Amino acid sequence: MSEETIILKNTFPNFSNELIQEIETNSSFQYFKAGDVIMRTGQYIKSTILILKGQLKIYREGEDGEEFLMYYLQAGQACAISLICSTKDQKSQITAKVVEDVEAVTIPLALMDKWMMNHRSWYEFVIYTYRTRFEEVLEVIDNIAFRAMDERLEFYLKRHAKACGCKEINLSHQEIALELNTSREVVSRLLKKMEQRGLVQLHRNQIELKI
Amino acid sequence: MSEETIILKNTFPNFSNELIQEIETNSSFQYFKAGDVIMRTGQYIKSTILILKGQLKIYREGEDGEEFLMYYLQAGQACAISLICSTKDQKSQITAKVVEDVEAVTIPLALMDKWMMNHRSWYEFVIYTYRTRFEEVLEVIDNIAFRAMDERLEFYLKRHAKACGCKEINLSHQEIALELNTSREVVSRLLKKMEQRGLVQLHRNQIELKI
DNA sequence: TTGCCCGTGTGACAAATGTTACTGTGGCTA
DNA sequence: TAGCCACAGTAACATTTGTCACACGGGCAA
Repeated sequence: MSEETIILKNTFPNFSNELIQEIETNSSFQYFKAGDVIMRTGQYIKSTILILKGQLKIYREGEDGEEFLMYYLQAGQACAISLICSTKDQKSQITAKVVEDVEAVTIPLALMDKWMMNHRSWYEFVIYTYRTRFEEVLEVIDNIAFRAMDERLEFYLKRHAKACGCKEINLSHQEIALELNTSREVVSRLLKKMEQRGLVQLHRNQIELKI
Repeated sequence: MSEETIILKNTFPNFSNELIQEIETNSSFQYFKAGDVIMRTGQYIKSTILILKGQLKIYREGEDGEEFLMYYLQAGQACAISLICSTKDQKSQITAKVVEDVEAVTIPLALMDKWMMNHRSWYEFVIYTYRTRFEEVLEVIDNIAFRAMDERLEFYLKRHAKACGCKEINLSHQEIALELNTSREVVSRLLKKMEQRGLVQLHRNQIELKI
């Protein structure tokens, strides 16, 4: 068994052996560096990506370059949007940017329809992915629709901590502001209030989550 | 050919004859009255619904009973959420309320997995539904994330007009406020401004869209 | 008709958020 | 070391949105 097979099997444990085989023969391993933009709003989707390592940020672009965070993608996950785009040319509705260096498998669109029919484990993966992403997006809607900026910031920090698996968040106030579509000053103000309430501890270029 | 078969065929022209047959033998026709809540947040999904006639409103409930509109469903459409919920018990993330009296076909969940595999036209319908709903939700996110209330109101009115196919919108300011998660006074204020700009004409219980 | 409820309009004010401007501080590099 | 730059803190103010209070008028029912 090749090393790549082992990585694939470990990262996607629910895939059947036949599916793993198919992936190996039909797709290519690719590497992306932090900061790379893998998919851009308006681009045609030509393939889908299975992530083996690293982290991607999926966001919605505003007209003036705002970056509204939707969710993060990590090892064992795939971009929901690109999984379902039928055969005809479909434009991407979102932008995907690499947060941590990414190792991934790229699968041509043409195969996906076939796999949906022939591989039960692929079908289940696609359905599961779509459902969970939809739910995540609904939660995002809740936040912007029903909550004020202080709560949204708290939610954002917790989500970020969860995604990276640690309590130290290495982001500048400016970067956070961009993703919440507000301004740096507002973020600073709210973070300061959170610090007074003991929820976080602020350092230069780092926010330590205390909850 | 029964009358029901004809309605089904007309409303879902892409369904194959075999699929129509299966739907007829396995599902039940149901009727809902305006105001009925068909599916509620937190309820377990036991079946999916194909709409033959009428209109449904899909919205997200806030903690204090706010109703944040996501999209409308009409004849020929189905609730995306309920289409993909695998076999295990899945709770609904949204609430569906009848706007105009609805005639629908109810399909047990158990069949849907089977149909996905056996009926190409069902598979395509599900994929299409999911994709378009996802896109619609993304557009909603754009609106609340990037736009101020005046633009959101304008967007809302246009969407509503499009959904009902006419330029007269029979909603009270209060109802609109609920769906945009703001207050009646704000809606009144903004509508008045829109009237001054000539975009609408205001009547009692009716807003006439001039664009 | 009278009284009442609902929908609407509007002014005044409160609160949240966005904007501008300026300050300070740590770290890097010429 | 001096100068520069990115990041952070904060005051003051503008704007948007939410809230409260009250007035007006149409239509319906007693």
